[in-house]
Amino acid sequence: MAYWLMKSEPDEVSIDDVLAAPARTVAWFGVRNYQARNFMRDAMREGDLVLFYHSSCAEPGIAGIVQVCSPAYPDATQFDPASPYHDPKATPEQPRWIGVDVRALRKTALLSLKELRTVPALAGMRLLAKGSRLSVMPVEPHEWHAIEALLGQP
DNA sequence: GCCAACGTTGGC
DNA sequence: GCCAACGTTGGC
Repeated sequence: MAYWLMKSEPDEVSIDDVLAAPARTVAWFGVRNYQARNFMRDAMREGDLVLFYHSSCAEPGIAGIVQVCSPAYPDATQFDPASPYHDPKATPEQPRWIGVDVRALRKTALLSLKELRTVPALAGMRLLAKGSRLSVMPVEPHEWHAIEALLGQP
């Protein structure tokens, strides 16, 4: 089992939105970066645990924990001309973008980006690297455990 | 295959 | 709204 971090703008989909969704499950769509896509396609598996990160908001940080609950499958928005995520070069026969379903496990007290930067064990975290802007990225087990300790018990 | 121009991300 | 960093595009 692997650990991940996925970014979402809470104005679009917040951890509360995932918790409120049917079966606490939403489709993760709109990833349009090859590196992020390849992580989902090649390395992500059902059951993997994911830090749910709120980005582009007043207080960015980790807001909850979700779990991958489907295999990767084509992201329907790429075929929809009305969608902002439309990709004219993608066809159902040759899809370019994929997503997964995630189920909310719990909401946490917000662990802010500012706090994350102060934790020595997290100094090497990809999220914290200069210029890092991947929306889907792996989390090392030791990083996961350090964060879990900071998040406290459910 | 290089690289300049452009677009996007995301913290501040 | 600004802007640094990075990714993508497309002419050559």
